[in-house]
Amino acid sequence: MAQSKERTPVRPKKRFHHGDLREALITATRELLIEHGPDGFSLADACRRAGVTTAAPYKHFRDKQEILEEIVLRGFAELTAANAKAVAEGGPGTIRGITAMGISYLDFAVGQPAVFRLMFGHKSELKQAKQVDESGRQCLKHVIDEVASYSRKHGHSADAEAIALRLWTFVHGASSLELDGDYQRVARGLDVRKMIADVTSKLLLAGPDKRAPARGGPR
Amino acid sequence: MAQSKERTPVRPKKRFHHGDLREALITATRELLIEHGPDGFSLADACRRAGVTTAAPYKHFRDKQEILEEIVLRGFAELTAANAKAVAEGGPGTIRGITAMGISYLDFAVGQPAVFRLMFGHKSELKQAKQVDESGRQCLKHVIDEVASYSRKHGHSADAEAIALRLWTFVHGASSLELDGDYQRVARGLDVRKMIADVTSKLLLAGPDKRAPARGGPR
DNA sequence: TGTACATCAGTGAACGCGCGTTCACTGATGTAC
DNA sequence: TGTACATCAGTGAACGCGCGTTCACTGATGTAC
Repeated sequence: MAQSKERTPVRPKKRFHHGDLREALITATRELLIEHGPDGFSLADACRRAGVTTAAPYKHFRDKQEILEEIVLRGFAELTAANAKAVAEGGPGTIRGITAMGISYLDFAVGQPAVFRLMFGHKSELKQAKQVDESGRQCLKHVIDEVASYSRKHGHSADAEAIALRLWTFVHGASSLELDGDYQRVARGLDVRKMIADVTSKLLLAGPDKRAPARGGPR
Repeated sequence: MAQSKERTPVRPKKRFHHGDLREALITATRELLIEHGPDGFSLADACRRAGVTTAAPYKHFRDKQEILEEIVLRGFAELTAANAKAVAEGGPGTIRGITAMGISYLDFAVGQPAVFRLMFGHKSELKQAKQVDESGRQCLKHVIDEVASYSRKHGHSADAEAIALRLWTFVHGASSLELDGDYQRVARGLDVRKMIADVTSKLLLAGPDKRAPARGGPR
C-alpha cells in the first residue's frame, strides 16, 4: 500500500475530463426525475450528481430544456420499442397482442412516472420541439395503427381508427389514475391489468357503432 | 375635479385593510394557475395581483400550500356540483344522464386545466391533506355510485362498481389527452364528446364479463 | 354620542436560498510533423 | 518516437433573479364604557 508512489492511481478519482458527461448528465437527470418528480429537478442537482461544475453542461446542451427534450425523446423510443415487443410476443393481429401492448403502456407509465408525465403532460414548450413532436407522433401512430389494423382485418374497417383511439384513451386513463394514486382513493386493490384486458376485448369486439339500442333512451 | 379636497375619495385607492384579502388571494391564485399552469404560480405573484405585500397572506394562510389546498377543495366541490347537475338534467338512472356526467367531467378539466391537474396530479403533499383527501374521495365516490347504481338497476349488479371504474377511467383518459393536447398529435379534429357518449353506452350496455368469445384467442 | 383601547390585517424591509446562465480561464487530449 | 500546438471539455467564480417566510411595526376597525 505505502509503496505506490507516483504511479497512475488505480482509480483516477479526479480526472479533468469526465469521459462521457453527456450521458452522465442524462442519467443523473433521469434519476432525479424519478426521485423528485417532473418538477423537482434542477440542472444544478444533476451537475452535483455527475460530479461536475454547473457550467459544464453547457458544453453539451444548449440549455436546461435540451436535456429534458433528450429524455422525452428517449422515453418515446423506449415506449415504442416496449409496445412493439409486447405486441410481437402477444401475437400480432390478436386481441392478446393488443392487450399486451396496452399493459406495456401501463408498465412504462408506472415504471417511469416522471418521464411519462413529461411526455404527455402540460409542458408545451417541450412538445413544440420538433424532434420531440415527431417522436411522440410516431410512437402514438404506432399504437393506433396496430389496433386499427386489427379492427380492419376483422371487418370493422369503417371505425378502425375510432376504435384505436378509444383503446388508447382507456389505457392512458388507466395509466394516469394508477400513476397518480387516484385509484387508491376509491378503489383500493383494483387490478388495473385485468381491467385493461377486459376492456380491450370489449372495445375491440364491440365493433363499429350501431346506433345504440333503445334503453334508458340515449338521444 | 379640483374642488374635491379632503373628502373621502370616490375610489379609496389605497385602503390599509383590503376588505377580503383571503378571497382575493384565492382568486388571484386561480387566475395565475390558469395563465401559467400548475407550476408557474408563485405566492409573490398572487400578492402582486391582489395589490398587497408578500407578507400579507400569512395572516390568512399557514403557508403557500394551504392556498392550493383551498383551491383543490373548491375544485372538487365544483366538479361534484357540476356532475350532479349534469346527471340530474340528463335524467338520473339513464344512459343519457351518465353520459352528461362524463361530459361535465371533461368540461371541468378543459375549463380549468391547472386546477384539474392539481386535483388529480402528482402533488402527493396536496392529496395527503386530510380535507383534500376527503373531498376528492367524495367527489369520485359520487361519480362511481351514480354509474354503479345504474348498472345495478339494469341487472349487472355483480359488476356494477367495475363498470363504473371503467367509465371513470375512460372519461379521465379522454380529459387528460384533450387537456394536454395529445389528441392533436395524432387525431386532429376528434370529437371527444361524441366519443365519450359512444363509449359510455357501449360500456354500460356491454354489461358484466362473459368470458370473452373466442376470436383471436384472448388467454 | 364620544372617547379609550384592544385587536389584528397589512406594511416594508430583510433573510437565506437555489436557481440558470455567463465568463475568462486551465489543463488534458489527440493530431501534424 | 518525440515534440509543438490547436482543440475543447470542464473549472470556479460571479451575475441577477425570484422565491417563501420572518419580523417588528403601524394604523384602521369595532367594541366597551
